[in-house]
Amino acid sequence: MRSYKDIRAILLERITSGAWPPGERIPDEVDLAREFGCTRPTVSRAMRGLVEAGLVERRRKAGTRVVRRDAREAVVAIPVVRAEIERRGSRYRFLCLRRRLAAPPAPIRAALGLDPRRRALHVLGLHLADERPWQLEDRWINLQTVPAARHERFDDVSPNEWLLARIPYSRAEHAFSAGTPGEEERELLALAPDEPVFVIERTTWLGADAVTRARLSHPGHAFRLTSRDPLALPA
Amino acid sequence: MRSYKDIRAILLERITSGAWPPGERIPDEVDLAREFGCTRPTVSRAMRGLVEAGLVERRRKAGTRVVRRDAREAVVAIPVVRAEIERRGSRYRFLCLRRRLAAPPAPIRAALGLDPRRRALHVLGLHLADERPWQLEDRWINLQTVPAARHERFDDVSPNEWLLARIPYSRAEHAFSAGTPGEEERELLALAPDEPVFVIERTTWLGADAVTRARLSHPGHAFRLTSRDPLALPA
DNA sequence: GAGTGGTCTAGACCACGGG
DNA sequence: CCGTGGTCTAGACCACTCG
Repeated sequence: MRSYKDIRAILLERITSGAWPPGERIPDEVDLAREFGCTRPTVSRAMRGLVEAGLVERRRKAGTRVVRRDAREAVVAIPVVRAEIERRGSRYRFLCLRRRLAAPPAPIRAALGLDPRRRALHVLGLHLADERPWQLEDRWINLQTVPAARHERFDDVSPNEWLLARIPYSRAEHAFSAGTPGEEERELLALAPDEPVFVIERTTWLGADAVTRARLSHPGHAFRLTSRDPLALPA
Repeated sequence: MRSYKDIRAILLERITSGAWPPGERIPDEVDLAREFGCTRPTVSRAMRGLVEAGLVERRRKAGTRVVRRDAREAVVAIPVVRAEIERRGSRYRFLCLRRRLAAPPAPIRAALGLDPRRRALHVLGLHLADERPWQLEDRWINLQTVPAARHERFDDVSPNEWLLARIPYSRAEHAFSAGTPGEEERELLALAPDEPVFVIERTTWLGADAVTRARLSHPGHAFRLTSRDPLALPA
């Protein structure tokens, strides 16, 4: 039997080998189904994986073409701090440094879609691995979306975990950058004199409502994000 | 008609709303097919998207469960340098600074899977946007995998683009970090005194053979990678 | 208009793996 | 063992969109 995975593997090989170079139109589903001795939906299914991997583009009537790749994609997994620290065999602790209600600065307000004078919950905390600073979390929480946060102290549980438990499936946008730490940040993270920080900025949405905006910074030495390639198709 | 997308949207809503909390077992395909008035393969297709998005886990006999999420995933698109610069309306230029055959340092050698004394092609080049430094590219190319590179000068075309044109569908691994620039790097990128660099390290494979290892560094201010959320399902 | 992909059905067999 | 998901078929209708 030729399964859709077999077919997909064959098609993939024809693309990666250069037999079907970028820009090339490839045979239509009916022809491929005949070639592989299967029905058209099976070919279609094989194709779907290649579309998702960004290898081919399909349009009705115009057929299927091998994509000319102009960007690489990488899938980055951003672990929950506690899990990452414990996975490394270190002891995790969260230290809440500040917690207040305040009107957020303009960029945050815009990101959270708040009214001008509306207040939000600001939490500053430090994630420690074996009592050494690992991540500084600077977060604003939209109380219109998550009113329950108003009564939460975040002494033991970081807002990160608290929100994850409460709103597990929110949508998020991320940005990664390298930054020069501020005065306080350098102290809190115990940074070496010229050491930069690796910054993850995350805005989280529940449906159309912004939940929270966080700035997560790590000491630059000894922190990196690694990625898997989306070209890896499921076995 | 209830299409698989409608069904997927309904299932997604039940998960994000908390109606089916993390860990919960959800009805099996036969029941859902009955509920939605469609056949089982259609439910199966709807489910597939949720599996790919990482929202549910399925096992035969054990059924389908809502996943307890312990990591966030982000999909980062890493644009080709030239395309990114031109998209911003700037003029692109590549400047080849060094090109030599040499035995790579141990970490590179390991990443490329080379024999101890085997030489590789080392290229150092600068990508300019309107004559301002944008990215420094420090690359080793495995000549066993890409012998044609031996005769390429890389005066006009960056190795990045040259490789992309020649080997469009390689698999890649990435790492992102914040770094302190070296002496030469600071000069070449025209960095401010305390400015860090944002570093992308990429290793590329063609089948089982390593193609190249690149270190791409950007001035820390004014460079960030942004991501889309894989939770966004295709329309 | 007509070619190509997108999707659904009804039914079937298979494969995995929990109980 | 046997429930559950995984996949395939044969056929059909539909929806885009290119020419």
